[in-house]
Amino acid sequence: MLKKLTEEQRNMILTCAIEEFGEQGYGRAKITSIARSAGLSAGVIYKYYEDKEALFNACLEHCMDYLEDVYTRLGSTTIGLEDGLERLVELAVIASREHPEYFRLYHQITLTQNSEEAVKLSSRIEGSSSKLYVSFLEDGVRAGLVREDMDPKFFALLFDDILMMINFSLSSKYYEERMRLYLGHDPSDAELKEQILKFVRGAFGMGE
Amino acid sequence: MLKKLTEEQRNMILTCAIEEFGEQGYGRAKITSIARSAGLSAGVIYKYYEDKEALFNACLEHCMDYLEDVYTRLGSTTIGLEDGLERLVELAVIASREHPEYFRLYHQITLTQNSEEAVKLSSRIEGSSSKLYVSFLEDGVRAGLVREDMDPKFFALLFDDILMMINFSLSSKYYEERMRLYLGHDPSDAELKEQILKFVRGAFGMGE
Amino acid sequence: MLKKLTEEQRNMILTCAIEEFGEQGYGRAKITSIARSAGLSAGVIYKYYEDKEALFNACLEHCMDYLEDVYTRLGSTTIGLEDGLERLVELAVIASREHPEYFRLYHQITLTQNSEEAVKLSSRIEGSSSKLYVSFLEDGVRAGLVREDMDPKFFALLFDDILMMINFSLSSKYYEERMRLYLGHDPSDAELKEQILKFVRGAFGMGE
Amino acid sequence: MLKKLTEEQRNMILTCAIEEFGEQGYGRAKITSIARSAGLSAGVIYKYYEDKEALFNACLEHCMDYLEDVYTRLGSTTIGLEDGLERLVELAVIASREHPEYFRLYHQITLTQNSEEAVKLSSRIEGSSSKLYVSFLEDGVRAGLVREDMDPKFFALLFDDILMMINFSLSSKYYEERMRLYLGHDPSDAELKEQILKFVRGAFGMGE
DNA sequence: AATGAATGAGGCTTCATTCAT
DNA sequence: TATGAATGAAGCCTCATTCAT
Repeated sequence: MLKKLTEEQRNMILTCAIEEFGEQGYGRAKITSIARSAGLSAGVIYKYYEDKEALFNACLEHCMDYLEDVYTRLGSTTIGLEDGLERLVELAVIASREHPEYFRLYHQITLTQNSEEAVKLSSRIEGSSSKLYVSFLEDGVRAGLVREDMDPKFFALLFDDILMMINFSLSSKYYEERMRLYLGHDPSDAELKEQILKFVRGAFGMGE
Repeated sequence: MLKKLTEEQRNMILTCAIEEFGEQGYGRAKITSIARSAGLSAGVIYKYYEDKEALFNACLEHCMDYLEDVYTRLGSTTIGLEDGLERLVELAVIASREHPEYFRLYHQITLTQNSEEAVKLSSRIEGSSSKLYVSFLEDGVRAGLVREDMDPKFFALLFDDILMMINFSLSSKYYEERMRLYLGHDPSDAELKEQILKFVRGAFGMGE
Repeated sequence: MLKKLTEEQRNMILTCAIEEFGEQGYGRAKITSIARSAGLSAGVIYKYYEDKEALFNACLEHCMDYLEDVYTRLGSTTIGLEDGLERLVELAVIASREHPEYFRLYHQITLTQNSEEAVKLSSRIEGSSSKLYVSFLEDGVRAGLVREDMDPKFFALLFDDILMMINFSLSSKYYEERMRLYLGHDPSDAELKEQILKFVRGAFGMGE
Repeated sequence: MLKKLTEEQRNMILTCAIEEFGEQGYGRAKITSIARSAGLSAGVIYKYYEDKEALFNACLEHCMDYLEDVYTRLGSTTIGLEDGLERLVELAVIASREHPEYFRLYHQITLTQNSEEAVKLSSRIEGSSSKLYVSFLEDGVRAGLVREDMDPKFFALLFDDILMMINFSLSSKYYEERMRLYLGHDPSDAELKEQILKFVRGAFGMGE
């Protein structure tokens, strides 16, 4: 003990904090719990973060960075609607599997009713994905790839709704259980992807 | 002041508690706050509820009752797929408008990672709606009203995903803002219903 | 326990806080210590005072009220210089005996280097006594009762210096010990008064 | 960085500690603050001082040494009452101007109610000055230079009271403000000396 | 031998819960 | 029986002190 924190330990703080905040919510999360999980003393957290709120915001920031990264990577590639759709669903599944705890935290902020900070940070991620989806669909309409009577904005929203529910279904015990209830079993990633695509393609009016 | 609580006052406790828990989350919610909102003393709450947790569970129970009621009412009616679909979307919108606070609370429990209680309660509500949706679609397949290559269970789940997101979008500030971001405006109930139905019918392969 | 605080208990908080702050200084004083001395729980203090600082300020206020009261009572009486002098010295001794803890607290704030609050409160008490003393001496000069070559303002200050040192000498262990060191014994109140008056009358040039 | 502390750096610790303790009081003073002011690390302080208390005591010791030095130097000179008086007042002013921080710290210990250490240390300084002043006055009485009806011990105490208040008035914000309140302006050193001497000479019954 | 970050005891403060009225 | 103030456990945070570098 009393050794300088390694890079790994610093990351550990954030990792454990994301886990704790995501599971307990801000109010129930305990700084001491986070420190214990990270194998550190409570005091050291205050060397890196002003206070509990600042730590929480850093967690958000970290998750947002990740999400933004995931979707930005996709957006930058020139890619057709068909492939894009598939890739997006795939990404939603992969990301949820890789970092379910990020989505748990994300889930938390969606029900914060008053944090300026949360709203600001999140509009960042929603902003970029919304533009991406809408333009995908608008292009699709122009190219005659999707039904032309759709409202691209609205359909983009509903498509994102589906993606969000995938995220939650793969990261929260509640939604996991719910999925099991519907399906009667735990779906494989391939199954998930296949069915979702089938559903969405149908919605978008994309021929089989 | 020393009169027994009226029925109305008892309901007030629950109403205010649902509001508080839904807005603040369990950890940040304060018993005294709830009591004050209800125009009662903090002490009296403990006459009716063992502790904070018990009050929270009672709130859940109350919301579940409501949700169950909404969907049960629909399920009991013999109704066709086409009308059923429309009615369900309509119900999702109406219920969200009528009791957004119930959905905020519902939203809260979906991210509780460890409460046995929560899982139990929720499997109740999800259980009944899942059966309803699945049988709707199975009937539809049999009747040739929907694409026959769908997995009714999976599609039922995705349909419910959409409904849940409607609930959240109409009850949480975060999702409200997100919807505004996508659409550029606040949609009317009619618009909501129309677009969602168009999306879902497409997904189900129901001819226009 | 759990009985509503009596008037006496409320006063007890202030009394014990004045004692603690006066003995330990703000930084070392502990809320829990104060509560324990008062026979109360720590929490209840926060029902009456915003925080530690507010409690401290209330203590100051209380002491200032007392001091102001003591000197105001004197100032309001029409009284000659000779009698006034005697009365003031007497008051300094009596007040110090009656509430040494007030003077200990007073002593504390005189070395606070940065509290706006402290400076404001104290200018109150110093302001009224300074006016009183100066006018006493100015009247004395006009009436030829004291040496006419004095600067009344300066001599008033030095007179108040003496009074303050009496206060401290009778309320602080340190000054008490110092007095014993000088005198070789603990002086009676009468002796104190007599010697101080002799000293001051000499300084003012008042014939025996 | 890993060189042994220079003499100058060691003094710096003490200097900065005296400043901090004098301004903040023991309880609010921070070791890290002191270290930062001294341009050193917090850790090194513990190489030279057992703990915070020990550092505080060393500060006291340092101040006492200085004060003792000032008065001892005077006491060792053979000097008459008249000149001695003037010199003492002068010294009080000069010392206060030179090291106001020492007097701030000194002021701090006078209200410590329980430190054996403090009492012991201080009895040292008070002891030497008290002997000096008393013998001055006793000589004066014998020589017929001062009123013979005075109690030299008592008058010595009151004289020292005046000197202490000068020290405080020139080193503490509170007393500075108080002086300004009385006088309406900031006195020059010459004015201070002149008025105090006039006051004291009068008290001692020394002909003009 | 000094550094400066980590430790962790302990103080301030909040709020779920109790209970005298 | 409801009240609402008091209790006190427990969480946040600070800072004296330690120790790996």
